[in-house]
Amino acid sequence: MVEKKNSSTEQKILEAAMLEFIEKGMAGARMQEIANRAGINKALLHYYYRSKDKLFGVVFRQVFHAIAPKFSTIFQSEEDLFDKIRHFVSEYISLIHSTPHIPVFVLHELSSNPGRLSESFMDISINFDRLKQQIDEAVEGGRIKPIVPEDLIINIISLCIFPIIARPIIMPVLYEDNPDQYNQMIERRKTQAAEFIINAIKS
Amino acid sequence: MVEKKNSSTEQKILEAAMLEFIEKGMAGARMQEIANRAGINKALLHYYYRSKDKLFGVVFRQVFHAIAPKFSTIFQSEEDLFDKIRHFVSEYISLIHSTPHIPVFVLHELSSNPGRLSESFMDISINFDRLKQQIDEAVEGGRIKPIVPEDLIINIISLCIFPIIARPIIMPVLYEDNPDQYNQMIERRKTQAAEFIINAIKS
DNA sequence: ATTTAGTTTAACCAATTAGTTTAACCAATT
DNA sequence: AATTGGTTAAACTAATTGGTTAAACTAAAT
Repeated sequence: MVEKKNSSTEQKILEAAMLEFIEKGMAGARMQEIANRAGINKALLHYYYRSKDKLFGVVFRQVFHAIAPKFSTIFQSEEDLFDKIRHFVSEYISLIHSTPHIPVFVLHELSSNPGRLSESFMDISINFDRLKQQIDEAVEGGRIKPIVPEDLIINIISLCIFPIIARPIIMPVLYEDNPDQYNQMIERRKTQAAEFIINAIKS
Repeated sequence: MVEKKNSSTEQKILEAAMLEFIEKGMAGARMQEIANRAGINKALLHYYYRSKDKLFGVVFRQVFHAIAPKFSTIFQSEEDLFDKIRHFVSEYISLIHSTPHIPVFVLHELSSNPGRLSESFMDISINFDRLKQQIDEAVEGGRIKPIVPEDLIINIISLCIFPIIARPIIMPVLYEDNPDQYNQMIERRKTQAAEFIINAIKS
């Protein structure tokens, strides 16, 4: 018992639950397995989080928070539009690459459980106002080609997230299952994807 | 009993199973619910497909085939590169938009079941050779900016699929939960996404 | 020394679920 | 009329699983 008893147990449970839920989804996750991963037993698990539902709710919110707020922080900054795109693409690809299963987990749960989880957006303030404004200004100032701000935002995010969540398909199909080649591609994207976007819009 | 008895039962089961599996995933799907959806009873369901595993295998393969081969057919054609991109983007967005849950389903199952399903790629011949060649030629001929063919292919596919699978996030966050606005965006993309890509690469 | 919060062990309950079995039914075939 | 293949209904098995309970143990705090 080197452990300081309780202290981090709640946290250990949460981390174990995150792993299990992200890997197997709500339906596929097992409370026993979460307990195992946390190095505790089932009774204690229920002692901390009364039910699977409750625990899942906490995990989902936490996981969602882990990837969503980055939007605001970078997008609301006062950088130049092009630099902001470069900055965001690089940072966001790094973030997602470090936790590649999260987006699929979130999308799958939202997809198979429409409604119930939509509250999760409520508390998160994803704010694109400054970025939208910047895009509009750049369009009107003739710096970039006409584009609906929302469309550009969607393009940027698509190019960051999809190549990472589609790894199980991309790696075998395009890179003969060679992880190095795949990782090189992701590294490349941190700069290349941004330039791709900028080339697409600059007039 | 207007039905011609057996004949289409196997097909009805398959369709019901597709719905259930795509919606709930392998772990969340229920054999009883599949039987209900097919309008038959559980005994008959097992009579046709011995086990859930077997049924899932058939469904997964079939679902995967439904969205993968389009790659080859369009990408191997002898169209001009830019037209091919326009053609593919429009067709593929339409296809995915008509069955928006499939990509998330596939990615989720591949993600939570690495290995076991990788055989599914085997039989499918996704062939990008002609497209890669075309891109290389266009780069060497100076028609487009230098780019690794694989990178461009990934960009194209990302811009088609992601905006559709991320609908549960995009619609509330960017369009105040208004489906019309969302659908307009998807319609717009059928042409705009292609032009975005072409602008990004043409020199 | 006693209390207390955290923890374990192990048994247990109730519900769900994949899969099986049996008997009967129906419609077309022979 | 008898056979046959598809089908149903319903009961059942066996395993899994979420959740509970009760008793005992441990270490720190009082």
